[in-house]
Amino acid sequence: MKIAELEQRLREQGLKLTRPRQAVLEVLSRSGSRLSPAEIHRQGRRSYRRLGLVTVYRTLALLEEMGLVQRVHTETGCHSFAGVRSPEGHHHQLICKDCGRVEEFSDCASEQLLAKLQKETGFAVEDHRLEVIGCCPKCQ
Amino acid sequence: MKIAELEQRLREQGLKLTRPRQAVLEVLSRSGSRLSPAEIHRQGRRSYRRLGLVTVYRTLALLEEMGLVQRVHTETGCHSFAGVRSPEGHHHQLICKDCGRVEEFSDCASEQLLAKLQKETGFAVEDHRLEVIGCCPKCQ
DNA sequence: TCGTTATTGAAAACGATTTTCAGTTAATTA
DNA sequence: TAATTAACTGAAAATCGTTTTCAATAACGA
Repeated sequence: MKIAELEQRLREQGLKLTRPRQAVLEVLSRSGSRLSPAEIHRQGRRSYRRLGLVTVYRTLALLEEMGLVQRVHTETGCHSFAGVRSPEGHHHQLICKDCGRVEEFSDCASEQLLAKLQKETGFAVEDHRLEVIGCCPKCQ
Repeated sequence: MKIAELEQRLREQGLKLTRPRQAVLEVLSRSGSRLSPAEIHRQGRRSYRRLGLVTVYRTLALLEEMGLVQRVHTETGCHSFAGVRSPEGHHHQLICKDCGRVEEFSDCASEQLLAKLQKETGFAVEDHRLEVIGCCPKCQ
């Protein structure tokens, strides 16, 4: 997902495109891995030295709400984020347990499963999240 | 999963069956919902008034390691736990977004998907987590 | 019952996240 | 371009959940 496109989306919401936000967007769009807020802060300060950690948190919350960033849930917690590649539609994550690299995929072939679950349990199924954990080619 | 069975498992590990642990186990085995540590503490104090929050954390960590309790990852965070019904083998969760009720299911029909992902991305797939969010019959 | 050892709870420490607030900046208007 | 204004920002403080420390306690075997 390109910076220009992200900027466009901010404007559509009537939000300002500030230097701190650009810095966060840049880190997220450049990195293909999950990053903690602290790590995003550290990297973001390379392009905008005055960037505050507070603003990183605020920007992440904003981007998450806009669907441009996704939380990554690992065994130890869910305190990392990854930039979304294709903001439209349904997708899931394939995460490298060593380097944190995140790949997206959309075909989760779960239609049948969800229909079956719905039928058997009486739940009205609304959403689902699938995370696959593995080791990426470079880390193997 | 019954209290008696949980107690049995503790003994097998050479662990003591203390009143605080009994209280936590009781809460978890009685409730079919995801509960935060604070909520487990509150409920646990009904059967053992002196139960400390610290012990709840410690017991949860212990039970999680033993595979008797599972973390539930929600959009807002991953700070809730649910007792596991069938401790052996692979299973996933169906969670009610309103009351937090948790159902387990094991047939996630993902073999083909994982094989395909592995082939396409070169990742060595090791694990996966599937959470389905919906609305349970009572809450509908 | 006694002794050993794991376990406990309270308080303090800790780390991550959020709030507050006065100052700054991006976007708009003239 | 300069003035205006509301959104945005960073630093400090507050807050919240979780972990550590440590002296006291309780479970279990002898």
